[in-house]
Amino acid sequence: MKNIDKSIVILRNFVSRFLALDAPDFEKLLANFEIDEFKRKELIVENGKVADRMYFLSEGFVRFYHFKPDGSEVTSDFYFAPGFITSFTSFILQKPSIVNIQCLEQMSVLSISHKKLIELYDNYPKIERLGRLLSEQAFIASEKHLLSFLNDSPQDRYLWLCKEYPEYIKNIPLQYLASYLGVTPETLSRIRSRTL
Amino acid sequence: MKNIDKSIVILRNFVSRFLALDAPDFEKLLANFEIDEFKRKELIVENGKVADRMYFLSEGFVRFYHFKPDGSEVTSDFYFAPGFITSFTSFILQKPSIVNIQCLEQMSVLSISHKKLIELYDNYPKIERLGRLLSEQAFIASEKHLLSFLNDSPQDRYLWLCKEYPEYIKNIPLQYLASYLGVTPETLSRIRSRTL
DNA sequence: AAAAACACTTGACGATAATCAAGAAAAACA
DNA sequence: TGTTTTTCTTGATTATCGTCAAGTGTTTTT
Repeated sequence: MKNIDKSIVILRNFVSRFLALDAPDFEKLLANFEIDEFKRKELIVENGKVADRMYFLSEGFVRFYHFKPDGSEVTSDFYFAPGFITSFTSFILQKPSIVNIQCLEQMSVLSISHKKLIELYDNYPKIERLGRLLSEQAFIASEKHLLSFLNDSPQDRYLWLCKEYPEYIKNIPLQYLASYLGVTPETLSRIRSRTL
Repeated sequence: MKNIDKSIVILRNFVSRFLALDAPDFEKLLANFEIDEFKRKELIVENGKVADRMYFLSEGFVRFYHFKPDGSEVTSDFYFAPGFITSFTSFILQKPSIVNIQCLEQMSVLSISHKKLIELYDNYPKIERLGRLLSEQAFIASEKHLLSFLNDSPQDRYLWLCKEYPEYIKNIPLQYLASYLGVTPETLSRIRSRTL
């Protein structure tokens, strides 16, 4: 089974979590996707450029990061397959992206252009519904992320990550994790030694 | 001009920012709205109950808050008219809400039930498109909120609020603002005295 | 394999904010 | 209007985290 076929199966499964797309509609959707290969550390979306594609991550995981005015790097999110990713703000507004999205391992990724997606929205109400449902889910995830910041200490959030994604934590450099948790690498190192 | 008429004009204007709804479609939308009066400090959405209505705020402003496991209250957001508000997570999933939404002044508010909105989505693709666009905007706002946390100090965020919404800041009790900024009331008081 | 670059840990110190506590100012109420 | 309650300010103390710096361990490069 080829890479792209595996990805398509995962995409079909993912979509079916949200709504029942009949075969012709799914084919219409699929016909507009391309497959791309990304290497470890390569950027899927780059700061300063318009994110003109929506990506479907069927495997692997990515890191969202950006630079503060003072030049320091901030990891704002990790995303684990499967799911759609891009710089949504850039994609929706078609304005230059603030964030970078970086692959944390080699992976093949499906993607569709903004133009093609808008055409699909115009012609296939079911696909527009999928867009609405995915946007709603993206909002829910974002709100959850925000609440975890407001409610939980860096230590709580670290322990949660360890429990939820143990296989990934091992592969994420501590400095990225620290930034994601909103502390310095030194502080995270101390959290680790405390909670061993 | 009656209160409800003013609200409808504001709603029509607001919707037209996102897409052109022709008169019959707008009438279909409007036919499903009710108008409610809320007093200062009254709750529009209550923790523990399912948010089964979407509200359109044509005037005034509201506070989002919830309680941490330790019992302390956290103000997670303020929202200023015009716009649609509800506990989106609760509304979308039709599960009990974590957050409370509290009116900060007396106001009349339009609202539509979850059931009616879903019916409109099923029957009017343009209204479903409006739903998609509003969800996208809600996501963008949420991401912006998250980034302001990651990038800016409480002092920066306070000064930004003062610049952006000076007329409201005056009316928001300091303790709510402090919690929103993620600091204690004492610290915000000191920020204020520093930056006068 | 040696050298260099990078990632992580640990300690000392200083900055910042939380906590505790008291009092002043403002708002709500009788 | 005077009283009570709530909100805000200010000071002293404590705890936490960031910064700086040194040193260890690990990976990458030549």
